[in-house]
Amino acid sequence: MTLHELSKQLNLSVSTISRALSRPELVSPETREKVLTSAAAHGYTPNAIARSLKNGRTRALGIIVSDIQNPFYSSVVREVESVAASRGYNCVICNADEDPHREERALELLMSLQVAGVIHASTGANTALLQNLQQSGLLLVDIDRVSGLEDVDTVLLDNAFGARLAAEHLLDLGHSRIAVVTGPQTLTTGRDRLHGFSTVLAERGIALPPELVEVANFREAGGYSAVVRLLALPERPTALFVANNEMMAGALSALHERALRVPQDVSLISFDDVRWARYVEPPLTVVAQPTGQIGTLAAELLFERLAGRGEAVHYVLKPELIQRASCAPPQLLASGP
Amino acid sequence: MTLHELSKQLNLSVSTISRALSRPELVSPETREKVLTSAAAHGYTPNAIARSLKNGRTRALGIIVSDIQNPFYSSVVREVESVAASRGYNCVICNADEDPHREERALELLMSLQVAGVIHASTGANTALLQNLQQSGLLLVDIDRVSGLEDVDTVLLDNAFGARLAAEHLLDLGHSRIAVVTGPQTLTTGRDRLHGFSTVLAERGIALPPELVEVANFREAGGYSAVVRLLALPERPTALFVANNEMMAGALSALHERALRVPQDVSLISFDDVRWARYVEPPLTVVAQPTGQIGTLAAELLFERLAGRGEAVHYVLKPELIQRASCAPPQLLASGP
DNA sequence: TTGTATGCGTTATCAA
DNA sequence: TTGATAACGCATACAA
Repeated sequence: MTLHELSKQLNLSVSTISRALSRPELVSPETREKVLTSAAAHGYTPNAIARSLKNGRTRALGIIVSDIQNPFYSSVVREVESVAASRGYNCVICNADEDPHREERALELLMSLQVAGVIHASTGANTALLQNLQQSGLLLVDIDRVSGLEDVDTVLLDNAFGARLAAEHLLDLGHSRIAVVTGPQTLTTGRDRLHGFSTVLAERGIALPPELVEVANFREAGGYSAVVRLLALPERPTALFVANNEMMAGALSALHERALRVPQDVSLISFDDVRWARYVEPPLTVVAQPTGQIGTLAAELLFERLAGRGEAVHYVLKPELIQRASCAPPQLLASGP
Repeated sequence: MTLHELSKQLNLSVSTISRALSRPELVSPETREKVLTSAAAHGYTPNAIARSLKNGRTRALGIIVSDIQNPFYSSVVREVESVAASRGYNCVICNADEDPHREERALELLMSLQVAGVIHASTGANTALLQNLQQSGLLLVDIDRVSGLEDVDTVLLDNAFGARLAAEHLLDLGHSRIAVVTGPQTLTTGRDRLHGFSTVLAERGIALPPELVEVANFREAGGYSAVVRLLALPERPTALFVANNEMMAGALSALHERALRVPQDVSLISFDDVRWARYVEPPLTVVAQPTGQIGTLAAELLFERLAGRGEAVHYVLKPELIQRASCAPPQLLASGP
């Protein structure tokens, strides 16, 4: 059902129909009535494609998450949606699945859908493409990971600080043989969490030999294999720092399989206070991100830009340490196979 | 950058540019070369809005999930995306957040975006609206919950069978005072899981008094309050059947708060074998859905329809019981506050 | 091989 | 208050 068809049925011009629907006050009460009932009866839904071709904008926001299975992003999405809904905007979500190629396709899709803007967690997409899209008028807000773009609003975490929190906790407990499982070094989160961690170790004079550093992919399977390798080392680490919750799930698998006890055999600390972190055995000590805040700020930043703000705004949020039961002092006899 | 602008730069007509880009073989090698390099240089991205206004279709699928925080849906989404990607389709995801109103808006958005079809988990949206959209040519596949539409493909679970699995397991263990936390009775999943469960109890001559039935909303908070009420009963149930994983998370909270031991004080069984179910203490006995299959089948069904199949196809998948450690025989002295 | 003209469904501008 | 008409960017039938 189109405006045109409706106009024939009612013997009115398309413009009248269009007006009756979008700006009812500009049309006589009788016509308005007629049009509205007829439109409802025929189940007319305006073709937003045509509409946005006309005004070059949709009342929709895009969100690109790196991994839809990661509960961290689900929380962010919910907050973004709630801000968007309060302004009458819809959200469409795309999943990059930690694949820069998929991310690029999602970006292009959202661009072509003419969304008002996109909230974007990079997985490493080509910066040149991003720049092109930006120049073509796509409004972006980077969250969680920086994309390399200039002049975009960003809502990031102080990853180095979070890593410091984790490192100091482990060090204070007396660990000295500590392994880290981090994410891709192409991502700021992967880099900063590793670098922040190793900096603290260096400050305290604790070595972090290469065999104790695993660079995985921020996913469950990657975390699993990384921890399997770490546990097979001749001299097993007494503590593990895992750079996100997905890899932590994999770490838990590996530990269970080998019937290793936490924290008696290995202490465990990771990023992200996801829901299940407190229910697992033992409850996990984590570095928690303010996920709700990230989503809210990102959405508000986007709307401010839409409203005309010119200069970029950057937030860097502080994570906090939540101590539960997965970290304890090392047991001296526990090292070695 | 538009075709028109490009055409001025190159002194060629828009149609030539268009052809060079979309059907290069119809254009002379030199022009093709010129156009392609210039397009790349200017970062031209075709406006898919205009494109789909023209052909009335987008190479994109829509997915409406009831609750993006529910890992069950994340798994389904991933499978759908992988089938879609293999056919060169993108996916846009919308979150209804268990709110029929939000679902309706998502439906309209996807309709207006001219997606090729949508995979749809109902939260109870108005059937009349759905019918309208369907008549306007929107292709739908119902998953998980039936929407009430005729002539749509469906991929559902045999919920009654799953509930039976759970009930029989608890009954075989010797429980007779069993409580159930189910979802909205407007949803087939909420109804069938309750009904299937109570049927088995009736068959075995076990009473299910109204105070032992909590109808919640399939979300963590709802599950929490429901279990709080159940645990405050003068005669506490010895076992709990929880109809999905989100409410199970809430149930776990309530139990932890009251320092109740599982399964010694209360046995626990729920739907959905989410990832964390095996890591919590104790590992959860669950009724597992074949989530991967659901997504794959739904996507394939959609593509078959797109390819012209006329009649609707309906799948009903069988869940299975996964026994872990959260169910045990009731302890006789454990009842009463 | 290339260009011209038309239409997709809407909205905005201008007249009537 | 209403109607005719021209865009929006692209794709195609048709003409050159």
